[in-house]
Amino acid sequence: MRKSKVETAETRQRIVAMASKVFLNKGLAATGVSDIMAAAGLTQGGFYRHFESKEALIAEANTVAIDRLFAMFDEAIDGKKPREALDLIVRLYLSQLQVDDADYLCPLANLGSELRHADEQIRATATDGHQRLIDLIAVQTAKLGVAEPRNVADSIVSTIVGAVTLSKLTADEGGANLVLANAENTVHLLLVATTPAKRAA
Amino acid sequence: MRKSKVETAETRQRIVAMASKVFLNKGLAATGVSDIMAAAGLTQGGFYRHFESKEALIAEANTVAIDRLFAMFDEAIDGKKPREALDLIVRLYLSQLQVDDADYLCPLANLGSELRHADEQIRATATDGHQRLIDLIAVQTAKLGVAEPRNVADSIVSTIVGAVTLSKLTADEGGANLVLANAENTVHLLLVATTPAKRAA
DNA sequence: TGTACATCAGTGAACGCGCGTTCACTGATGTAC
DNA sequence: TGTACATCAGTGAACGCGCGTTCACTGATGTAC
Repeated sequence: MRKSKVETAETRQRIVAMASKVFLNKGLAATGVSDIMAAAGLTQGGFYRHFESKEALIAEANTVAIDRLFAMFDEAIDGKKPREALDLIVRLYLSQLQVDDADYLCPLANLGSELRHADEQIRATATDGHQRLIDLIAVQTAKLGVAEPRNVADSIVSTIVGAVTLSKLTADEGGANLVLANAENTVHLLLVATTPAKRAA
Repeated sequence: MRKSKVETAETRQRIVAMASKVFLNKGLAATGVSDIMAAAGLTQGGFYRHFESKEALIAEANTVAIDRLFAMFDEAIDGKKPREALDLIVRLYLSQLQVDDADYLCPLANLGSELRHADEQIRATATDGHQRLIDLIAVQTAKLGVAEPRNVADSIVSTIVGAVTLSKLTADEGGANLVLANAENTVHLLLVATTPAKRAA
């Protein structure tokens, strides 16, 4: 039953892709190795041909999920002016409230407290994602001429991650739109309050 | 070895008190029934004389943790003017970043993603805590004459819960003060932006 | 290019450990008379 | 008030289940000659 190198690489990629979806939806502890292998159309025994441990897969799945998220952001804001780019980032990030499909779920908001107690390697992927999110936003706030662009970016990140975390927890269908609107408004107010006199581009 | 009714009630209370600390620090899945019983000076076998299941204890421990948090808030803001009360709430909430002792840890920020996948009863304690936090803050924003006081309160909650969640995740000692300062500043800006012309009391 | 052997992806069963839960037992408390 | 019995908090061992990991095996791929 040995597979070709190409097939093996594809299988590995498929496992990581499935894992990054299932973990984000069901949580780390609640998702078993056999769940992921089954989702990838394999049996659990083969898992260890590809990964050293479940933890190693979690780290990789997180990295993939974060990369996917930023690829989407980069594509969406390409060529946009800073103010519009910021609106897009915030709206896209908050849109994971309403989506069942796990394509663009953020590990920070969906696995926050589980990542906190995970091992060093996994935690590193999370803090890396956090920094990248701040960086992404700080680039835009800096372009806007905001005073302390990085601090404002940090605040925006706290707000949107908190909004998604809380909204997923409540599972209140109707409230999602309100949370989204409130967070958008908060970011708007923050930018207006910190942008110098000339209007934002 | 039967104990008196008073002793039994005290024991039960002690177990819940220990549980609400250990769960908040170590996480729900990582904390075993035997851990909690040991922390209370008992053996695991006696657990089921007091609680129907681990899940039932988690729900109770959450309730206790939330009540404790609000008792602290209520005492701190007693007699204060709205603006000062808001500053106190935000500062006290964010102070759990720096504290090891679990006396005032908030389940929303410390167990967020774990609560999300818990059973109905446990989730209910979390959404209840979320609402109470919004209410607490909305009372003050309303007194300030803020437009849409509840929406502003909702945004403030998202910001401070997100800030604590992310900061615990990063475990970056030095960053805690910065996160705290940023979140405080955000709340300040939000209030200034939404408070009518006359200066806040 | 063809052949013989080594490699190894994937299978399915089994292992081992931890953890939630149960259970027989003890002996002090509570209660009925 | 005292006595006899029922109750039940707490113990410590055992159960049972799930899950991460290992293992013997298969057969197709890769490689050495």
